[in-house]
Amino acid sequence: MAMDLDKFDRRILAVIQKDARRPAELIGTEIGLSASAVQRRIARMRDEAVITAEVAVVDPISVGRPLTMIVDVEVERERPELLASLKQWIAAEPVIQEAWYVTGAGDYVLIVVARDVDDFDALMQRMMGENANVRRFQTRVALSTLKRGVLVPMDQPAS
Amino acid sequence: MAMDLDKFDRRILAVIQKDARRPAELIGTEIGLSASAVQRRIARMRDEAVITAEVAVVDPISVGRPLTMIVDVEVERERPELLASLKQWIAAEPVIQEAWYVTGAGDYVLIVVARDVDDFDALMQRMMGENANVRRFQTRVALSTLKRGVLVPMDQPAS
DNA sequence: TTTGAAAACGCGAATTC
DNA sequence: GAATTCGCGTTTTCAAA
Repeated sequence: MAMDLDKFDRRILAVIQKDARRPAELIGTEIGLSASAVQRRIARMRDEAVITAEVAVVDPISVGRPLTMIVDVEVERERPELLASLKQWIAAEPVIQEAWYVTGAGDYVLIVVARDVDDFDALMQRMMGENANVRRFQTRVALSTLKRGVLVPMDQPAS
Repeated sequence: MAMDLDKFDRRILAVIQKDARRPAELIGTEIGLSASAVQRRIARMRDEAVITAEVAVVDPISVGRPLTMIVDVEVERERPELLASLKQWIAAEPVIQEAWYVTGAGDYVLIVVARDVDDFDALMQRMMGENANVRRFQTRVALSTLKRGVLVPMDQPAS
């Protein structure tokens, strides 16, 4: 749910969602607050789940996953019980980085990071084999990644 | 480029890409290494840019951006100089979280987080207005987000 | 209620072995 | 790779606005 965050909160978020290790004192001088005030606000936003997590961003290429695929999956909407198990299958599959259920003809959009084409094909085979309601899928290969991340813009009205 | 990371490196990455604040000593006991060994490995992987960043993950809904859109953008490939400026436009637009150039008929895939439909429409208007090579786009609205993140699977062969 | 200052604490970085 | 020392960021406390 939408939280009411003031100008300071938003400026703190704008900073730490790019660099979570930035010392609170630095942030404080940047935005005109003391270090302790900054930390208290961060702690509060963690409690409120405005800050969901603090994570290390790993370069997929460095760990041998140079391929990113965007997969449009079309499912039969007739059998809702199969939809639930497909959701679980997606959730359990670590190679699938992101997944949305979108408007359209029963479509999922998946972001998949793969070692190579064979690796990817094997995943899709498994998906088809283990989920009877998947009618078809269409794959696009990311030729270049312009942007990747979870940055949320912070240009909200101040309060 | 692909780095050679051993079993320990990969297990460390698997942990900290879910929780970057986990103390090195905890990680050490989990994987059978001393705290300092864990810290040195993390420092090394930061240097090597295996770890790209450490960031706070912010809940889009909490900050008033409840809508996620997946946008397929079709561009004319005839004028490469316009492609470069479109790239810059995408990079500069904070509302666009992710962007890939993909196989197909000159297509970009964008992940956009918006305040509301009007907000989104205004962005697309701007995109069309400021980029002459954008031929058309197609939008799908994320009805539900099953998965969101930058987790890279770590099930690589040990060394 | 929230701030800023100062204290104690604990984690992580550097050094040494 | 492990152990110790050291520095710094965080946490806590407290007084003031």
